[in-house]
Amino acid sequence: MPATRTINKPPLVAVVVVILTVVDDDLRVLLIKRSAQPFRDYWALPGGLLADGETLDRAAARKLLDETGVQDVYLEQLYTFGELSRADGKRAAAAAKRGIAVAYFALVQHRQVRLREGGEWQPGWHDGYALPALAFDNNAVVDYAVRRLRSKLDYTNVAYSLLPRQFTLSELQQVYEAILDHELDKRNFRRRMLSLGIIKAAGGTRMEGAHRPAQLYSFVKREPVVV
Amino acid sequence: MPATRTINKPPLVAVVVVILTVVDDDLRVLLIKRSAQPFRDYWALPGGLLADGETLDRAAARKLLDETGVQDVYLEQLYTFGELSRADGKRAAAAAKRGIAVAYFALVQHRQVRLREGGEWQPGWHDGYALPALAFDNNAVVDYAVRRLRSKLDYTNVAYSLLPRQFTLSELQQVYEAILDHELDKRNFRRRMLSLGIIKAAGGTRMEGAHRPAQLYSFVKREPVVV
DNA sequence: CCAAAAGTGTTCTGACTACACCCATGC
DNA sequence: GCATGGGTGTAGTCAGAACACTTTTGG
Repeated sequence: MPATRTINKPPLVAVVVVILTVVDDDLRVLLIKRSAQPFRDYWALPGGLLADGETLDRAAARKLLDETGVQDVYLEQLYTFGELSRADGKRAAAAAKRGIAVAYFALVQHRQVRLREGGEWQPGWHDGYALPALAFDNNAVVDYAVRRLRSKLDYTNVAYSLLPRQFTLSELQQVYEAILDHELDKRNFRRRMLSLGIIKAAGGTRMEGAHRPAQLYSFVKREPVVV
Repeated sequence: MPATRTINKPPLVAVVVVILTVVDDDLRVLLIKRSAQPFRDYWALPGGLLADGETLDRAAARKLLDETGVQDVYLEQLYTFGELSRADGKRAAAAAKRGIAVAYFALVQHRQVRLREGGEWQPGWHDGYALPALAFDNNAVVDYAVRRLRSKLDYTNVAYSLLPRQFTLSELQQVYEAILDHELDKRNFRRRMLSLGIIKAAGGTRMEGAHRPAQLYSFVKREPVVV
């Protein structure tokens, strides 16, 4: 008797994607400006309804591709939020559509992204540590994504998706510092990255402006590692 | 332009709950026998559709209560699975209903549970390490739950939900050993539990059969700790 | 007096932290 | 020759792992 309850309207199912990148020393989030109610004119995470016959993962990948032109990057399901409508008391009533939102997070190289152009409101990168009030409960979703990213940084290779195939240790360290939002010791950082087997020295070196040549490294694996 | 796609049938949304307990030295999972297609006569996780206006968390708590009579225990969202139909090639076609399943896991004290009675097929506890082939992708869901539980055991108080308010260290250790599926050193275990501040000595002692009196302990907090 | 579980300390190792100087290069 | 970033080693601390014997009690 697996409880066949009175049948009722299925809720809408949306995916939303927290698309993160690191530019210079900053963690950034991709947001779009809403043109429809509810939360019209609020910044929001990119997202949309599941298309027919589409899996959740594919829907998330599609949204990511739509917004950035990027695919084959780190993309992980985060959490499923129960109601699209929450936060922002005034608008909550208008927003009382029934639905659930499956949140994902993605990590992209800033330089590979081509944002959609034209249209009244451009999507844009926002400082992950100084977001405005977003639509729905999107602030909570971003917080959640950042927390998850931080904890995975420690023991996985997630960062592969934020850097080109070869990179210097300083570049990698900058990425870590931007995400963790604090400084790291150069020597300890190198030791750890190498001894955990996350990265390895790649062939060459590269000149970094007016300095001496820097050893290049690469990730041992450039796919999501299951944890 | 948040992509208003061609509108399509919303998928069904179900919650499923991995209800875990520890009996003696064994980790057990609560399963029910399906009486309907697809996967008729297969064992499956308890679950059902979201009722009108219900949040996901409430739906999960309701399923838990229906099956066990238990509430106010550890209950956490696990993962959202994209398709109800998967695994079991032969039946997959018949099972091609479109839907997503939001999985939760719950930890209950075996002694507090009152299983539903009557009805053709009783729900029952199954050895978590020797499950039959379950309906849908439920085997994967259980695996996922056990992995998550194991990792949380290390640094949270999740186990509070598996023991009465007061317990001996041996009892706690048995619970840990059942879940982790390996033995632990008594001295190291005590030291860690106490130094992490997960448990504290409670007032009294208790006689454990034909032995000397054992110190009683309690959890410092008996609510889910956010991580 | 024996069986059963409770209780207790020390040593070793590996990981993480903190910390300061020299080197190669471009300008 | 100097500014810039690249590269390197050591000492201290802490947490986890391994490990064996004594005590209390009931039967």
